[in-house]
Amino acid sequence: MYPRIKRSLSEEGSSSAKRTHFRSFSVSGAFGNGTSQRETNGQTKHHLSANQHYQQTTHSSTRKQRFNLPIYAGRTAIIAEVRMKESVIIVGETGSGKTTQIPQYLHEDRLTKLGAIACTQPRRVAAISIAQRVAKEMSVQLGEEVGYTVRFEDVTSEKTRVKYMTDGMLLREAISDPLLLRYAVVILDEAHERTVHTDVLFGVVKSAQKMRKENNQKPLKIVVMSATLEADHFSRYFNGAKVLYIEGRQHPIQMMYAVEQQKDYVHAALVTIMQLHQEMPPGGDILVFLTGQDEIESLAKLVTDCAQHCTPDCMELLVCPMFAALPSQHQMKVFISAPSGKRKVILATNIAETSITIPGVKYVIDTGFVKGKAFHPKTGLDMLRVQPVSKAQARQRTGRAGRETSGVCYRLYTEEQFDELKQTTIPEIQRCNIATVLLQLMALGITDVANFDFLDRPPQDAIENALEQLIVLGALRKASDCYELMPLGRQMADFPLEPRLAKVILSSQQFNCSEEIITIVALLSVDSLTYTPQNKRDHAIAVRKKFTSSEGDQMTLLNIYRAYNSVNGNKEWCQQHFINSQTVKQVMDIRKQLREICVRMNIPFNSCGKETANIRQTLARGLFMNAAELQPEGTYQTVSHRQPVAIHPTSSLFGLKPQFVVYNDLVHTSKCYMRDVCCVDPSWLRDAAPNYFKEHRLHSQPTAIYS
DNA sequence: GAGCACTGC
Repeated sequence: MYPRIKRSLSEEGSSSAKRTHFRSFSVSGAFGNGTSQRETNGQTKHHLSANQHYQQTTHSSTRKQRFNLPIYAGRTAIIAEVRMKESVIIVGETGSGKTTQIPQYLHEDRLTKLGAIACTQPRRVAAISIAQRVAKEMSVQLGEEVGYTVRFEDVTSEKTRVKYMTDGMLLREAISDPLLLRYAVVILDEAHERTVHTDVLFGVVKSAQKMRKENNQKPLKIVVMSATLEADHFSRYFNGAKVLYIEGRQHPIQMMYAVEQQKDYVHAALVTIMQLHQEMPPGGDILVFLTGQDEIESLAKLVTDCAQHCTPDCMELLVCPMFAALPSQHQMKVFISAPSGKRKVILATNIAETSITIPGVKYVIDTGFVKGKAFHPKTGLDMLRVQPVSKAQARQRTGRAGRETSGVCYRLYTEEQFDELKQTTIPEIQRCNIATVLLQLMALGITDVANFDFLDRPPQDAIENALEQLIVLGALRKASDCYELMPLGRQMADFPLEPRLAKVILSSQQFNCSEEIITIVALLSVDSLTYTPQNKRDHAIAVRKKFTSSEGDQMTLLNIYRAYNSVNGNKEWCQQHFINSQTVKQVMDIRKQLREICVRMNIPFNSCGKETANIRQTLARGLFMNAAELQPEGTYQTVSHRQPVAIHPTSSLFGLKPQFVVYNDLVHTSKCYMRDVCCVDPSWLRDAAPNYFKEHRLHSQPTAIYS
């Protein structure tokens, strides 16, 4: 196979099917070097002009850099707009400096006199690193005037005026302070990413602003910062707020499109990588966007094999896989720059789109696909599916080529295919289970959740389904014309968990197993406690066999956690058993947080000892809507929708066929699989929700007992 | 007997 690819690579201009063809595309506009040409959409542009009046008062080099940023020209206009108006939308391109500078401008202009500035970020690392940078620019100690708040870490004090935080953290704060009274300004940054948390915050800050105005309290200024697109949409939502545009500093990127549609994008990627590697001068790494671990691992093998067949004068090629499930010591490899005479090729998922920035990338290869979550509101079934990227996403990927110098982006699809892509990705809030969101809104005091002022409304089905789930869990009650938050629901909202797991914790007291349950819930909140490399799979499974419990995966996870503690988290032990020690540490953090919340609620800590049935009975209290029953032919069906499901092959119950199980979640791949499965007694299910099981019959039991 | 994009509280 490899010689044939090699040959086709050398056949310049050949129309062989093995060759990927590209043609050039003019790039002066959208990806140019900061000229004013843009995609026009009817919106009046307010380009910012230079401010002549700001005096530089310090000579520190970190500070000096601030005045060279493109955004500096717009300082006066930005301050004026925020002072004059309630809300403003700022569209800033990559490299404009908006995230570090705007909060400082507003602080320098004493907008923080009446309250702090909150600047939200979708990711923890961003909130932390930006706060560090701004503290340095302002020559202050991190945690004093400038600080950050993310889960498990609060580096702020009473002095803090500029506070970077995750969007989820501000949403949590809103539950205890719906008017966000400690803030004078809320900046929702990276708004174009449309995370569930930012989307909910849009409504929360808009309502807080209105309420404060009505109550004659100090005004709340709202700043929405985003990349291009959607600015009009944000503007309409915030009562026609003005949109200010800031130019970025992006190096020019040359666009290349496939001449014809590619049948196999992994193969097309392989050919393109080898072609680039052999034809392009040394210097400049290659970043390839793929959809998942499997694809990355198989392409990594192909590239490695192929590179060995290169001509002797060809540079060495270093292949670096990059995906979230990869243990961090392996992830580090991509950040080490390639020694001279070698070229790096990074095979990444969309983790490299926004979450991490890899230095040295000059060439981007975009397969045009991404694995995304799809959700069926009626059945509550979640699944991951390979789908085409949106135009916005394709542009984001392209931009990764021009971070340091000019670059080239190869799209493994035609320009016509690009034109057919969706403008933007559907906001997550429209394609996920919103039970958690609705419970949080109720806890914020918004009773009419069904008519909440969403920027983009979730489907009606999803709203109804989520409300129904919350009612069945006992979190809400339907009153005459609205929904009422029950005391149980109020407690559930205090946990950083999905409602069903919060219910599990709150139910643990009556079965004397809160200690075990808190650990199990923490374990269910992380992914992949264990790591199974492809080439050592059988060995990994064999050494972990001793932890397997026939009661279910939750008990198996608990066994692993206990074993880890009994060796005090010994590193070698973790490696021997293929346990991801970083994940266990995360479990310990979550466990500690859950414990603290329980202490505040006066939930007693107790252990059921050997009575492990109590643990499973407690799990049934929250997971009863995720029950499945064995059918006479040996397969399973969910009790809720009679959906055919199977126990996941990695489950400790695989092949055991208990009559009734509850599962933590479903994943649809070749089949619909239940993950984190636990055996239960049908009577526990009925005890958990008698009315629910009058509607959803458990077939193996005589139905007469209910008549 | 098959395989889990990415965040976040």
